[in-house]
Order: sequence, then C-alpha cells, then structure tokens
Amino acid sequence: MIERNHLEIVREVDRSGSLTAAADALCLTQSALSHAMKKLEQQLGTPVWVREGRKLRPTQSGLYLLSLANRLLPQFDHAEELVGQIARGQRGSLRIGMECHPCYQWLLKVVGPYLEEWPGVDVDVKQRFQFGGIGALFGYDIDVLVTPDPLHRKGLVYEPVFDYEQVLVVPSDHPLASRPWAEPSDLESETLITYPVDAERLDIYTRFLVPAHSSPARHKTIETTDIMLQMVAAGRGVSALPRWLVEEYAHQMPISPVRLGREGIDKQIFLGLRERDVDVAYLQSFMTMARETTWGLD
Amino acid sequence: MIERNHLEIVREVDRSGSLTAAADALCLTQSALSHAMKKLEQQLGTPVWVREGRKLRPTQSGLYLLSLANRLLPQFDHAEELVGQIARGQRGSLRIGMECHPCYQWLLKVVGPYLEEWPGVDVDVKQRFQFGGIGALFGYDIDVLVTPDPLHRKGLVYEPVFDYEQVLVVPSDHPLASRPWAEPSDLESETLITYPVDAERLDIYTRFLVPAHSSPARHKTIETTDIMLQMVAAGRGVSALPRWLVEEYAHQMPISPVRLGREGIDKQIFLGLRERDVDVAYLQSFMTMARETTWGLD
DNA sequence: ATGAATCCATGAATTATTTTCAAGTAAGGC
DNA sequence: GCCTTACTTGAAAATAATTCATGGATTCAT
Repeated sequence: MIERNHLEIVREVDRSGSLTAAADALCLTQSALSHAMKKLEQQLGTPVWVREGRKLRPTQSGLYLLSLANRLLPQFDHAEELVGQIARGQRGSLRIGMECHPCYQWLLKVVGPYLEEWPGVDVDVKQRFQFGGIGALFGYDIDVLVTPDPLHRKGLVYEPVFDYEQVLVVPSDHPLASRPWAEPSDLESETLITYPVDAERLDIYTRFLVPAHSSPARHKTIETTDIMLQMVAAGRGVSALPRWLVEEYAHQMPISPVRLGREGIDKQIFLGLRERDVDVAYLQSFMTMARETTWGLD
Repeated sequence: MIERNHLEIVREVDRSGSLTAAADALCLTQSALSHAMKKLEQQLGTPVWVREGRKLRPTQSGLYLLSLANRLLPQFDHAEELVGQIARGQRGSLRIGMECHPCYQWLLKVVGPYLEEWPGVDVDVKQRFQFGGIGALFGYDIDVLVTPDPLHRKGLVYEPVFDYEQVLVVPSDHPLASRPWAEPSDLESETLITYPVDAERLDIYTRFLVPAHSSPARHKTIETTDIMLQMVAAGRGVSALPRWLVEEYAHQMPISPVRLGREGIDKQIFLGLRERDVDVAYLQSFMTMARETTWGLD
C-alpha cells in the first residue's frame, strides 16, 4: 500500500516544491510521479495534495505522509548502511565460547584492543554449553570456540593461537618450589585444586598422574582462578595452570611454578570456528589479534 | 532497495518458520518469495538466510532485517490506519480563527463537547491574522473563521450559527440601567470601553453613534472580556457586548444590559470555511455543534 | 489582451518487474 | 532406498511502473 517510493516522492516534492523538480531529483519523469501518487491516493481514498494554481498544497493526509517519510526514510537508509557493514564483515556479533578455564585471563587481553579496532562488533563470552563447545558452534550459540581440544568435525576449522606449558603451582615456600620438576608421586601427599570439570579434561590427570597410576591425597574444585591461587598461596593445596598465568600472579602472591615431569606438559590453545565464517573480516581479525596477543606472554 | 515487502517476507518467514508457510500466509507462491529475497540479497551483497538442512537460518543481516521489520512494519500499518481516519474525516486539525472578540466565550462552550466527540481532531484557536480572517482561510492558516462579517469570496462558504443582540453594558446602579433603551446622546458623557479593533468593526460606532453623529466622552480599549466587565461594574465606563454574554456575567457582578436605540442592534455570527472542505466530516460536525450550542444561549 | 512558459493530469505504448509454472536438487523420515 | 518436504532456478506469463505524447490550466511578460 504505502511503499517506500511513495514516501520518497512525498519528501522530495516537499523539498523541491513541485512534482517536476522532484521528478528530476529522483531521476524519473513527472508523469511517473503523477501516476504513482494518483494510484496511492486511490488506495488511500484521500488526495495527498490539492492543486492550487499550478502549485500543489499538501492535504492533512499529505502532511501526515510527509512526517512519516521524514521519520521512516532515514531508518531505511541507516539500515542499508548497517547491512552493508555486516556484508563487509565490519559489523556483527562475536560470541566467544571458552572450554579452557584459565584462558579467560588471556582472553581479557585480546578483547580490549579488539573492541577498539572493531567498534561495530559486539563481543560476548559464554562458558557453559549444553552440548559442549562444538555443539554450541554448530548450534550458532557461539561464533568462536577457545579450546585445547581441536576435535575435528566437518564444517569446522581450528587454528592454534598459542602454545604454553602447563605447570604445577605451589606455595613459594613449598619443598617442590626449588626442584627442577615434580614427579607424580610428589602429589600423593598433596591437595590438588582444579576447576570443576571432568578429570578427562584435566591434563594433570590424563598426562601426568594417570600414566603413573598416581593420585593426589585430596581433590578440591574451585571456579575462579583468583581464589584458586589464593588457596595455593595460603598453603591449602597445589594446582596446575599455564606457566604464563602463574608468572603473572607470582608478582602479587607467594606462588611458584614447577615443571610437571622431566619433559613438562606442553599445551596448545586453538580457536575453532565454522568453516562458513572463515572469510568474515571481523572473525579473521580476531584470529590474528589472538595470535599476536600471545607474543607478549611468552 | 530494501522495500516494505522484503520486510514483510522476513517477518513472516520468522513467524512461520519456512518460506513455504510464509508464502501461504502472504498469498504468494514460495517461488515468488525465493526470487524476491534472492534479488534483495544480491543488492545487499549478503545472504539473509543460509540453508541448513532444509531449514533457513537467518544470518546476522537477516536478524537485523527482522528487527527492522518488527520496528517499521507496525508504523506502516499504523500510518495507513491513521490516513484512513483522515480520509473519512475522523481525524485532522481544526484551526479556528476568531474575528469577533466576545465570541471566544461562546466558542469555549462549543469546543468542550466537540473534543469529546472527535478524539482524533486537534483544535487550535487563532485570533490575529496578518491578512485578515479571510486571508488566513485562503492561506490555510485556519480552517474555520468565526466572524460577524461574511465577506463573500469565491471558494468560501458561510453559514450563520447564531443571532444575538448587541447591547450596552452599564453598572447596575447607572441611570441608563432602568431605561428601556439608550440613545446615542446618552453616551456623550460616558467612557466607552471596547476591544482594541478599528472603529469600523465596532457596531456601536457604525450602527449607533456614527449615524447620529455622536461620540462618547472618552474611549478606552481593553483586550479581555473579564477585565472589561469588571471596569464597567466598577463604574469606570460602559461597553457594548452580546446580550447573552452580559446576562451570564450579570449573575456575578453588578452590570446591566441596555438596548442600543429603540430597535436594538441585532447581529449574526457566521462560520466561514473553504468550499473545498464542506464535506469533511469533522468540519461539518463542528458547524452542527456550533448551531446547537447556540440554543442554550437564547 | 495575448502569447509563451510552466506545471500537472491523462491515456496509450513501452519497459521493467513481479509472479507463476515447471523442473530440479538436497535433506530428512520411514 | 524411496517418498516427502523445502528451497532454487530458468522461462513464461502476468502485472506494474515508466515513458511518451498531449492537453488543460495558470502565471508571467510583453
């Protein structure tokens, strides 16, 4: 009924003062405008203008349509601008899923500069997924998954963003603190503090304790990194975290990193995303910035 | 580019969950929708949906378009509803021009009930016109003119709404108060108070004093009826006003009406409007209510 | 007054767009 | 595996928008 072009005509006639001038401005003939508005007037059941001499005077309906045009047309224009930005990958929402607890500290470093560079992108972080991180990716609950386990699935791609060593954290005055590395058996008299996730997802079990058939004296779980490290500093247990993270906290509290085994446990963090999205500019940029941020940590 | 029908499609696909269902709801074929959206996607440079199995998942652009649709489409609907009301004369603006000072009191009586009956009509009253009341009508500054002088012009129509007698107002204890009528010479010792308009527009001059070559001792002008009558009541002068108005105020203050001359001065008030507007329902109704309100005054 | 110029309306012809029709492809259910 | 469902696509048909050509009305200048 009322279409965008009708509003365009009403606005332009008001601006330029005549059908003829408006037609020029809109790159149409005066006749086209006349026909178009006549049809609209028939549908509305009221004239939009009345002829007065050789001028057009807007009727009440015309005045109302004019106000409508001035209200709606800018919204159409703005919408097209915005969709254009989305199309060019300059705008969108970046929902980041985290399957790696301590990575949250790292993520905070990446997000700050990223938000500055991509003002059109809204960032959100999710840490709990009903069907796992990969399910969340497929289900479009998230756009990027931060994970240490790049489980390959068709339609997903992974890219490593940084390597780090997973170390044991002990109080600075702990006997292990001065040892070059820890043995699994060293933990048999300790309280091990971890994030509350399945043991299969904890490297200290899968790659250190389990192969040696060891286990800690006690096992506690804590949600947040800060509290976890305060517990360690207070001598209430030991934990396993990335070396860079421990070194960062070591300035503030009496904790020390200890290598896990002679060779140490090396880990990699990957960013996974849907194959379909690899060309989206703001996602690509996130990958790049994620890799670059790493350098400052090593 | 983005047209109303595109938004309509986006909204309906979201509602019904598939192109096919949306097509049914919109009374079009599924193919038509597919073509229409494909064209839009080409213009925008981004898909609106991506196929996922045999479902469509909205992209970022699609989600944005959906929010746009939910925002703009109701405005289109509302606009059409409103224009329909304007077309049926149920909505509009009624700007009333007054060329007759005391009529303002009368107008107040009309407007109250009128506003109740026509909730869609905005009423405004104007009392000063750069090119006279008729100029204001022609210039679309007002829609109705309340005037005692129905100056005929092509394109205008007048209708009498009420008759009244213009009387002299004197303090109740004034010698003239008990006389059956006043003579022009009676005013030669009086202060005459009038509204501040040209003498040619004051009947007490044109139809009473001037024919008798009389004039009052002094002439003062006052803008407002209330103050004018308080001045009269206080014995500071006499004035000329409609009898109904004087009788109304006589309950509250010591003033009395006196006929002007043996025959009295009879006047008529007309409503003038543009011929083009005579069929507008809310204007017609105003005329009717204006006439009816009069009855209560006689 | 009269003629020229300006502006809008209108009907017919043309052009463009939208819609349908008729296959075709791909995924999901049995 | 086969049937059903849902979207695509290209071509044809239907519809709508636009232009062209013209006419009527008003204004302006002579």
